[in-house]
Order: sequence, then C-alpha cells, then structure tokens
Amino acid sequence: MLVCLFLFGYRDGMLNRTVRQRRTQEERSAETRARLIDATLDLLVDRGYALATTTDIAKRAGVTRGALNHHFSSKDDLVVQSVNHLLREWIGEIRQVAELVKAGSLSLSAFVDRMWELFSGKLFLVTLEHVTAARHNPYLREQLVSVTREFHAALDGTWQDFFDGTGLQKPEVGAAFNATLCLMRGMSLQTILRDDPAYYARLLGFWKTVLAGHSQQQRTGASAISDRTDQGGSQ
Amino acid sequence: MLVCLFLFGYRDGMLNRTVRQRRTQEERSAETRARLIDATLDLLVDRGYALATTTDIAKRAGVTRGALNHHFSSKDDLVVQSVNHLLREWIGEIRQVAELVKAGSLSLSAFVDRMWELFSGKLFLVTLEHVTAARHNPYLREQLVSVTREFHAALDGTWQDFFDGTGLQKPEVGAAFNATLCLMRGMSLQTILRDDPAYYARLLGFWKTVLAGHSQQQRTGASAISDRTDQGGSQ
DNA sequence: AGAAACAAACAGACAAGCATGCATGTTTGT
DNA sequence: ACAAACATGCATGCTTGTCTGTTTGTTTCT
Repeated sequence: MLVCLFLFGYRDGMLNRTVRQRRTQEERSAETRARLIDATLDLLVDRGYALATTTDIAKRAGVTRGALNHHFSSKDDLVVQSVNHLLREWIGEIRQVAELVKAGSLSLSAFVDRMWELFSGKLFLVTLEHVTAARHNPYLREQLVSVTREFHAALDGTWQDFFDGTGLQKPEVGAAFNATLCLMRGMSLQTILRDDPAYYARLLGFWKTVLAGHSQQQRTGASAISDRTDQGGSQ
Repeated sequence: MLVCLFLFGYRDGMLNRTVRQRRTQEERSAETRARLIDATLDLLVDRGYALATTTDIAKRAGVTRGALNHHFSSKDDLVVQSVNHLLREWIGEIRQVAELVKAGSLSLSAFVDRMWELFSGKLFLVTLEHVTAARHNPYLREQLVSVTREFHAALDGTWQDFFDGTGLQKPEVGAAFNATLCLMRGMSLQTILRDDPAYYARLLGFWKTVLAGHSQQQRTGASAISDRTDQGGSQ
C-alpha cells in the first residue's frame, strides 16, 4: 500500500480509484458525518428513538462507535443534527414548490398531492419519533423548536402564495392551512396502523373538494369562518 | 393481629375499618390490578413507553415489582391490558354520547366539541405512545388492532346516527367522518409542541363551518365528493 | 365450628443483558 | 511534529424476568 502511494503520487492519480484513495480530513469527516446522519434517520424510521442504539447506528453507517463519538457528543446530539438536516432538506424542497406556485403552474389538486408527499413517508415518521421522544426529553424539545418553526413558515408562505389569487381573505387562508396540516398529520398517523393508499387518496379527494367549495363559498360572501386572525405563530 | 381477627370475627366487623380490613382474594387482586393499570396509564402519559419502567410503575401503584409480576406476565402484557382498559372505558363514553345523538339533543357544534374532548388529553397521549411503540413491537401491534377497531366502530356508529337526518348520502358521511378523525388526530399531535387552546378552538370553529357548509352544498345537489364508498374498514 | 392443607397474592433479592460515555491506543492527513 | 480522525475495550448504570420466601385467604376434613 505504501508502495502504491509512492508510485502513483499523493492524490488524483488516475489509477487511485482502485486503491484506497487519499482524501482530505474535511472530506473524510464530512462523509462519515453524512453516513452517520443517514443511518440515524433510517434507524429512527424503522426502529424508533429508543431502539435506535448508537451501536446499531454506527454499524449501519459502516463506522465504529468511536467515530460516532468523535463527531457527536451524545446520542441526542446526533439525533438532533440528523433531524435538523432532514428538515432543512425538505425546506429546500418546499421552496422549489413555491417557485411552481408563483409561476402559477400548479393546480389545487397537484398542490395538495405535493403536500401529502411531504407528510407521508420518511419525514413524518422521523419527526413523529422525534416529537414523541421530545415530550420527555427537554434537550430534544428545545432543539426541535426553531427548525420546526422554519419548516412551518416555509410551508405557510407557499400556501399563502397559492391562495393569493383566489379571492380568499387572509384569515380564511390561514385557517385552511392549519386545518390541512392537521388533517395530513392525522392521516400520516393513521398510516401506521392502516396501509390502504386508496383510502388516503379518497380522503385527499374529499379534502380537495372541501377546499375548492370553501373558497367558492367565500367568494360568494358567506359567514366568517374563524373568529380571529391566525398570524402564523405556529410550531 | 391474630388477636384482632379473633376478636372481631372474620369479615364485616364494624370496627374493622380501623384495623387492616380483611378482603377476599378477588378484592385484593382486583384492587392491585386496578392500581397497576392506573399507574401504567399515568406513566405512559408523562414518561412515555420506553421510560415507563416496571419499577416506577410498581412504585407509583404502591405495590412491589413482585406483585406486578404476579399479575402481568411482562411489561408489554401490562401495557396492553392497560390500554385496552382505557379504550373500553372510552367506548362506554362514546355510547353515552350516542344516546344523546339519538335523542336529538346535540348540536353539530356540541358534537364536534365532544369529539375533541375524546381526542385531546390522556386518551390520545396513551394511544400515541402505544402506536409509536407498536410500530416496532409485533406483540403490541397485534394486541392493539381489535380494540382499536371496536373503538373506531363505536365512534363511526355514533357519527352515522348524527348525520342520519341531514340528508347526506352515506359515502359523504363516511368521508367526513374519517376526515374529522384525521383532523383531530393531527390537532392532538400538534398539541405536544403547541399549547394554545384558542388556536384549537379556532380550528374547531373552522371545521364546524366546513361540515355545515359541506352538508348544505350536498343538499343542494353538488358534485360527488369521494369516488367510492368507505364502509368502515378502518383501524 | 375449628384446624390443617392448600393456593393465591405479595415481597425482596438476584443474574443477565444491554446501552451509553469515556479513556486509551492507532491511523491518517497537514 | 502535530492534530484531527478513527478504533477498541472498559465500567457504570439501568431494566427486565426469574426465583425463593412470606403473608393472606380459602377449602376441606373431622
């Protein structure tokens, strides 16, 4: 191996692909961190917070517990950073959707479907584990707040953009937004015990007509729906 | 003590209240079981499944781990029986509401509020812990199914009764029911991170108008809302 | 009716397993 | 040569289930 390094030079030799390539400290560090975060997220999903042991996480990531301990001061630190990472990723995703919305190239149906994609799958399960654990873990709870707020704000902004042209008043839009979020959260929760895509599709269909009908009803001037404005102090 | 028993007779002596009263085996057994179940439910709520240790449960119940182990074969057994107990209790509660509904003495608003009472508070937190644990615990999952079905069926029946006279078609009612359930589940979930009664009250208000408006819209003969019937194969 | 035999209810101690954090070495890059 | 990245073993604490011993209630037999 030493011979190899001598023969082919320190880095970027064309043949280095075959041997253990030399990387910078930063690269090494970044990769193991990434692998650990991925592994954490995976195990959070399919074992849950309590059963996702650091030993298993390290194993799954293909590194040793020593490496894990070197990069993250504790299990909770690892979990927090992992969840943060995931959430920020999705915030990016949301911003992309926002672009589509601004361009006006997204139907109500497609928009709702897009949101359901957000809420079904890995993201929800991870945050579910995180939230339930956070109920009894002050550190997790504390660390969770700010990112969640960010996430929620991004989503809310996109939503507002979408309904900007529909003639609905702000408070109504806010109420519909929060209701939609709660609905989807509830649907996701049910997903755990009931695996039935058609059922959720029907529910989504129902919701779309409600949203459509509701905005229509509003346009024709009906009663006030929420008693007060909800200016996004959401979590 | 032996003397006491001798003096006052075996059972039901008027003065026995002051001394350790003699109870039948069944009474003794029933009480400690009840205490253990209560303690389990409490700790499930404020420590979560993983952190609710049998040691703490026994301590909280005022009995020893030996007694716990005598009555329940394992921690999971205890948890399952506790949750079953709670759920059946609430099923009774639901049936009472059903009586009110049948008597016609419940407004839509009151009905929705009543459901929210079901979903906010202890019941939800317990089932949340149970469900999240059940995700990775086949035994819990298995045991959870039948009671949940019962619970859901009771609720669904009551709901159907309520909308029987509104002129809505069955499929619409079913869709609205499931949507309502999901909404409330989602609201409950949010409760963990956001304590803001006014917010939830607003959401509930929004939902009431949606339900009302929806049934109105239906009566005047609008489009179909759900593509297919949902005949309660819910979990 | 009273006492002995039995069974259920309960108490406390024990052992095994496991997860976390730390502390010590070793390799790799600067 | 120095520091960061990684590897490995150890020690502590905690939880669960089991096992043995004691108390309490019930039954049966005379």
